[in-house]
Amino acid sequence: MSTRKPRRVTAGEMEILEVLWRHGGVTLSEAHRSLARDIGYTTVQTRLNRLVDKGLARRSTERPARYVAAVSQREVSAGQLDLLLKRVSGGSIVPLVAHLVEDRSLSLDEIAQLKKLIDDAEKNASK
Amino acid sequence: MSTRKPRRVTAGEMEILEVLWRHGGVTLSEAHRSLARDIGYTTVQTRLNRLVDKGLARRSTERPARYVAAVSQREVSAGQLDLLLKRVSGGSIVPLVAHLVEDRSLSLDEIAQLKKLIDDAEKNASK
DNA sequence: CTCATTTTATGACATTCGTCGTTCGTGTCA
DNA sequence: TGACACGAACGACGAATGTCATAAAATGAG
Repeated sequence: MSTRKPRRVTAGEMEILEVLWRHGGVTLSEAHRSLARDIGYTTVQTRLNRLVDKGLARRSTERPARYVAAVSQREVSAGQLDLLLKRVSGGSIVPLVAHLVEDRSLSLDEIAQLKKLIDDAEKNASK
Repeated sequence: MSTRKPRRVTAGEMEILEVLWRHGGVTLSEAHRSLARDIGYTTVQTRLNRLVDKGLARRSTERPARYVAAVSQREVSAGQLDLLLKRVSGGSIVPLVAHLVEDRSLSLDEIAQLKKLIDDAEKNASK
């Protein structure tokens, strides 16, 4: 596992990272095009560069340089989820799961998948 | 329900909001004391004021003014959870729950509670 | 090679955020 | 009443962010 603890990722950084995650490695112009939003070309450039400065992305040396995320979506999401978990319920997952399944209409298939998840977890439960 | 969409709450705002959530309404000096961290008195004042400016907190007119959160923890957390949900799995809760139960050792009691949650959800499942 | 087009590098400017110091108002109490 | 203490208002300043324009450099079409 990595020893580096990924800092809190801001909303703005996330916007760019999402593009990198969706399309493996993109050039600046591709990234700009992917950002549907009306935003300047050099703005994207600056933000991409800052992401690289912070170690959140890497730039290849090829000619039109390609940018790739240096942190995985999984990593970042897991970090956020942990924070959320700690905050809303002191680390207990039950209230969080409750929130997820409440007021949300699930399909029977989803229900089945959830049941399976719980069953699998049960096998590893601490006695 | 409220029609207002709560903006993305930053890490710094969260630090103060947590104090407001924990202790219903606090005065500036109480808030300052609650922040264990070594931080200036006026710094807390400024941050509280900015929170008020943004509509995330309200200040009473009493003499030592009391600050209360204008957004509930539930509201903010739900918003973050929704974002996370949208991002990691396009809105499907299954992968998120999977992440929550995986690599985490749950007690038998928690397992039981989770099962109950799923069973209840099943009753409202869309056929 | 030359020129138009695409990429990259710089520099800039406004806003927000984190951090305070200083000043001002207002009770309190000796 | 006058000095004090505490809360609030202001204003400041540096770092981070969001935005972009313009200049310089590299590439590809002829």
